[in-house]
Amino acid sequence: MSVAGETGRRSRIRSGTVRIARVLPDVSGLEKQFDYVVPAAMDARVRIGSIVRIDLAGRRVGGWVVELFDAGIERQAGAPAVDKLKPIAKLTGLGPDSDVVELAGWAAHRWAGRWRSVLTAASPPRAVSALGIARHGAYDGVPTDRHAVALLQSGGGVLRVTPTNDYIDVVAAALSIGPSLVVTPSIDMARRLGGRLRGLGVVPALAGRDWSAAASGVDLVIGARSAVLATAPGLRSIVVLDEHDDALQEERNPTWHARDVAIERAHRLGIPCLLVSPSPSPNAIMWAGDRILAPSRQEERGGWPIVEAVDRSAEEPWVTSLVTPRLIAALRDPTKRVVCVLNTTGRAKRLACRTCRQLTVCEHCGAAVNQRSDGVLVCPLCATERPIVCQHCGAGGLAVLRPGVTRLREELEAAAGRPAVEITGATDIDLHVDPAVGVFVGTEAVLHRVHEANVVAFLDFDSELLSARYRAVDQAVAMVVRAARLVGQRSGGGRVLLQTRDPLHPINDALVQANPVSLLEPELHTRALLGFPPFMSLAMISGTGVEEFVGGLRSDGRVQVSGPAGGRFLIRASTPDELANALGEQPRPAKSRIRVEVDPPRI
DNA sequence: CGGACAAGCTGA
DNA sequence: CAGCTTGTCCGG
Repeated sequence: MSVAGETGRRSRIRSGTVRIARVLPDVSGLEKQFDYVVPAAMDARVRIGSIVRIDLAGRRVGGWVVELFDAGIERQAGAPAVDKLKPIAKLTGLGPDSDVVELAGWAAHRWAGRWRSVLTAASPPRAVSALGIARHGAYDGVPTDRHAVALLQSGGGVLRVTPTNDYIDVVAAALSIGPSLVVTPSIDMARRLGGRLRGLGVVPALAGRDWSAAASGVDLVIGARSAVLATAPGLRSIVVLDEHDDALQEERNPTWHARDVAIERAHRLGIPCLLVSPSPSPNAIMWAGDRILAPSRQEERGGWPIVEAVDRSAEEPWVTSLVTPRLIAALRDPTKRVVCVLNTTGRAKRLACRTCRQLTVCEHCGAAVNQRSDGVLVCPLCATERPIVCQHCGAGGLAVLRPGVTRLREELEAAAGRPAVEITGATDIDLHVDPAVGVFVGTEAVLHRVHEANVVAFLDFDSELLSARYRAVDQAVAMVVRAARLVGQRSGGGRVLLQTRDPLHPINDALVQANPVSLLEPELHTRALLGFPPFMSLAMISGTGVEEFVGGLRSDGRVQVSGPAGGRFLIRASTPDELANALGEQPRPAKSRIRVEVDPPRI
């Protein structure tokens, strides 16, 4: 069964033959493999996934061994004769095992990107020359999450939980059947969970940092999205926690999603995959079919904080203060820590000319224009579109006006009668929050920086509800799930305020009822109608030479093409495989620089 | 990617 | 036509 044993046997049978390694160089822009002779001295240690250094075109570069074979078998066309091959210059160390090398290749194809990018994520951060011995702990806790156990025993599926579930019992359930690979949206969460389980006697390894411990064998390999590519022997399950979270998708190309890689990997290994979330994605639901288990309505309600939709629709339209009487009441209570979120996701609400400082307004009705996600300026009142040019001086440079968090902070401080702290993306992450400070304000990032609160208030939740992004619903719910985690369950007084002009909006209603799953069915319906994932696979294509490339795809007939809109085409196919094959087989026109985004995180 | 080399352009 | 830029091809 062991790889070492098999290669040993093979080299004995064909003693005297030379082994050839096919190497993928770690050089950007070079998606080609080259053959090298494995020097006898390193023959026993070179295997698929090994990280080596090779001489290529006069320089020495790193790379991965992606195939190994004996000299004498037929090789790819154009390859030089065996006696012309150079030897591998150096064996740097261990790399991903052959299963992971293949899985990385699958992901690169599935998301129309480079094998190299995925292999980099699967490789140790520093050279690893040898593995240690496997370490397993004495943890033998009886799993208490019955739903998790049931799903793991029946081959995996979707586990719905409440947002205040700490996931200890879920991971313990997985560990009860053997070593597990657990993927979380953030390293921070992985570290905290790993630490708590170590306290219970589990031997954990943090994917990436503890690469060699994971590859040697431990109870639990845990980490952020690239953990799904960890080399880890003897896995009996793969668990994805907070499956709905966007951070599970790589933001650079290829934009592989850890959820989908986890599903594929578990399938290849024949082990259960468990997707866990308070608000599972449509993709997860469609994958699971009837393998979905959820808490009772009563349990679910109890696991959420109190969510209040604070009605702003009665405000005079010209009064746009985000500090409502309901919020003031919360701010005035000196025993409550209050976190205020001013969502500025999406494009700027207001723009001004960089040159003449005039506010950019609609030429028909004079309202301040919005910028749509495709960049075009649109009047929110009369829908007139205009180019990104100042109407006063003709300059093309427009500046986004500061969303006014600073003024808002002063306003909140005045209302609260105590200090308020502004937290921005640039705020030092190790910020030692003064325990005396009870009021925080910032963009969505504030939810990642502050870990405990009594009240979270979304000052302008409508900006989420009205967002045109196709995943707006998921993203709005994900933010409230995060907020729920900061404030805790309703029984402990946890409270979330959604300030809105539309308190009966289905999203607000679902959150107030602690029942986000009620949004799923209409969302699935919409996506089916619009041909969005998980019903269709999507790719967004742009760059120089797209027209010719897309023309080729059109005549290919396997995919649907729409666009261009803003220089970008949307390509649809009924399955990820069909999409990947069509994209992979379509030749790139000469001199083109085409950007392909499969499953684009935003459209 | 980065080097080699060929084809195309410029100026004396 | 040397000297330079730009484009294309190739690497084991």
